[in-house]
Amino acid sequence: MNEEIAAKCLSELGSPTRLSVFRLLVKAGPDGMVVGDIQRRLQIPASTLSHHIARLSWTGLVEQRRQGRQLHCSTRPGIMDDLITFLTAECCTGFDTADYADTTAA
Amino acid sequence: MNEEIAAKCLSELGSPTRLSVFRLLVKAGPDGMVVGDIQRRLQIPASTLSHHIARLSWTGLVEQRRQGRQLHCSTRPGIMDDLITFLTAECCTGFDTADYADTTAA
DNA sequence: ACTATATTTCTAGAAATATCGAAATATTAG
DNA sequence: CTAATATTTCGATATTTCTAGAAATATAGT
Repeated sequence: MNEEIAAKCLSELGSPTRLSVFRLLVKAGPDGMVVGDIQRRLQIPASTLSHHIARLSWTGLVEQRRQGRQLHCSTRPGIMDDLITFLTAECCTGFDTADYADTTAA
Repeated sequence: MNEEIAAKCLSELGSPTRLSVFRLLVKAGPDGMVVGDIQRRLQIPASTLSHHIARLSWTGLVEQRRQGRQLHCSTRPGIMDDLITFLTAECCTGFDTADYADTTAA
């Protein structure tokens, strides 16, 4: 994980639709969900959903594996942990809130 | 922090330029940095940089306070912790990598 | 081969975003 | 008030992204 990849992941997860899909897959666990089930659950037109899942796939956030006519989608293991580790290490101050100037004061 | 706000934050941090700015401000700590210094450091045209800082401001990721002719920018305390807490709670499986089907096998 | 189901690819219009120069605004100094 | 500095706003263009219908592809069953 580096800044470039992190930005890519953040950008992909930054779409409300894709974040919903991703969260759904997280909840579904290792077995994941079939595209059709995601579609029925989120009520998104198939072509639109396919577009978003494809993007999540390119970025490596989601994996797909075919089982007969269906495509099972699941979150790629470890990717979120890597991202969070990066964010914690590189994008958190370590400073306490109290260290900051209080811009809300009159 | 909820899904909507999280998506907003992720989307904003998903721009390579804005992520660089944010990381620079994180490193700068509570005192933050002046816009001009960020500009000289990242070599971005002033108007472009201003646009990105404005977006980070709207989203609440960055705060600005004027001191004379200069505008000090700093990361908004706590926001990143909130985001990471959300991601950890809502977007991490808790499953171990080994629980997933190995799609890399032959 | 034919049919049904599952999903993707193609296509295109609309909306959002990025980029950056030029002009405008805010602030300080003299 | 004028000049200089710091930053934003405006305006215009280029690019990306979103959305979803229509057509294409893949698979399974008969």
